[in-house]
Amino acid sequence: MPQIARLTRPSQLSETVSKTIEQWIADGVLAPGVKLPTEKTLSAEFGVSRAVVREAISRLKAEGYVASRQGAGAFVEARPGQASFRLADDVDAADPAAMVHVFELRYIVETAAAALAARRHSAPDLARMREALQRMDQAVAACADGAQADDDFHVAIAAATGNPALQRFIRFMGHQFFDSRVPTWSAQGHAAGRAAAAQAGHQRMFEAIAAGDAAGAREAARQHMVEAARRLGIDTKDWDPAPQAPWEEEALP
Amino acid sequence: MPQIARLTRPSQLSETVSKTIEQWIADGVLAPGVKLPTEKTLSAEFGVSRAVVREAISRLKAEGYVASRQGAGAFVEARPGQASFRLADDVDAADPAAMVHVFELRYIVETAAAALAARRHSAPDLARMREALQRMDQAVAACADGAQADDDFHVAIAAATGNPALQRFIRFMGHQFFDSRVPTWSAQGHAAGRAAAAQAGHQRMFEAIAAGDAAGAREAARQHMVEAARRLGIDTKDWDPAPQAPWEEEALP
DNA sequence: ATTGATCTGCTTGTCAGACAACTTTTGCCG
DNA sequence: CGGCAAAAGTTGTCTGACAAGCAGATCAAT
Repeated sequence: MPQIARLTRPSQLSETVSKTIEQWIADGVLAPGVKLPTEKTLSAEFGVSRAVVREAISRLKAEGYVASRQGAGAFVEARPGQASFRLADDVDAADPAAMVHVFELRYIVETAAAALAARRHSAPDLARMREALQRMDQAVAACADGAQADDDFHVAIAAATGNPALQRFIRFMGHQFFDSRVPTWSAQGHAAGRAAAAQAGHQRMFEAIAAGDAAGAREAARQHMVEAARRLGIDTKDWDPAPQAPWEEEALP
Repeated sequence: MPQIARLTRPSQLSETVSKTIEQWIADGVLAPGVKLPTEKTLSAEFGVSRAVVREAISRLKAEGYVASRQGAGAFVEARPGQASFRLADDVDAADPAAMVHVFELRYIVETAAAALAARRHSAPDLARMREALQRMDQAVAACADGAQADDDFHVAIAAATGNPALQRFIRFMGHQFFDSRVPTWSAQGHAAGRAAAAQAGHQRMFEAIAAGDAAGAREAARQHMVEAARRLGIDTKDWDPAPQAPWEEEALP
């Protein structure tokens, strides 16, 4: 049963408070290093209990906006909000334009990872990719769901770069688009040949990586990502102005 | 007075609880969609008050591990922990190897951003870059601190891509290395010519971007990042374009 | 018997007050 | 003036309570 998206945000008191304080910090009303008003003051000001204020501050602490010291107070961090990167706001909005931007970011790191994987892969890395490829082959043959294997394949490439930070970021970006892989591996996707087409792209990527061909791996990844973008209805010509002479390569007139 | 880094984590009760539950989720003890034990149960199990449990769960909610519904309970998210990306663990560790990985990720997005900026920049974007460049020029001439202008320059390039997600990510990555810009703009940095060298790199990037030369902008950014990496003692041999079969773009001269 | 509404227990959200642990300021005394 | 102890203030934790909302059980009606 499909989950109904809640249109109206439930009025969470603590969320209201934390968002307000977050705005204060963003607007510079509360500069880095400055001490926040006391919990008692805030609770009086917002007209809520101290528990709500504590919950709001707890959220701000988790997101790296503030830090609190017992007995002293809560202070704005030196680089507020820079402890973690989140694009939930972009994706949750379901704004097509925002999704284009996020997908472009994914495109950038995926293509770079393919090139690095071609240079640095080890035998076990290749084995992981091959195993994921085979599972997708089986899914294509059986018209089954290969979304998980698809995900695993991209993660295996990221792992082959030997860069855990890059690997974690690609995994992060991939999860943002996990739902978008459904149309590819659905019954309609199989019927329309989308699954087979995606698999062909994966095969090209794998061969280039296995051959140590960094440029080829990047190009194969680029094509694969462009196809995926088109399946999502993303207008790729805006970021791919030269279909014949690809992409970011040569200088424009 | 310099702040002493606290070596021993102060025993935060709520942090202990949240870390434990986070581990449960990571280990699969609590699978996605599963309902957490009730707050009353948890508080009894951990031997703490319900307020502490609520604070711990509040943190888990902020980090996207769980979501709670009033009257029903708290449930593990479908993709726990994938709401935000953080590499604080890597950087905080001050592990040189980890920093190499993070810097490589920054290298990937910065070079891509330079190429995109060359294609998409507007006049105001160029003005912002030019303004930051001038401030750095003044800093070089006066042997002053140009770290902020340096940061602003890179952010201006990111803004010129017209991709807010990419912009935010570059800003995020840049802040991770804000401290690393100190040796460039310190007195020793000026004396050793590091500030002037960095500024020359910025100038090359700006000219290529202003000319709409995507490949040139990418290459200038690559060189700039390689120099910065070398100053940090990072091995960049995999970043160099391959002599015969160049890295991504077209044949280099 | 199935369906529908209602009821009851349970869980989270919020409130209030209190004490403990700790920090900062104040004020006294040498 | 300097050092030290008391005091005031702040966050961390505990306790108890009630409101708001949910899920399953109960029960009535067709």
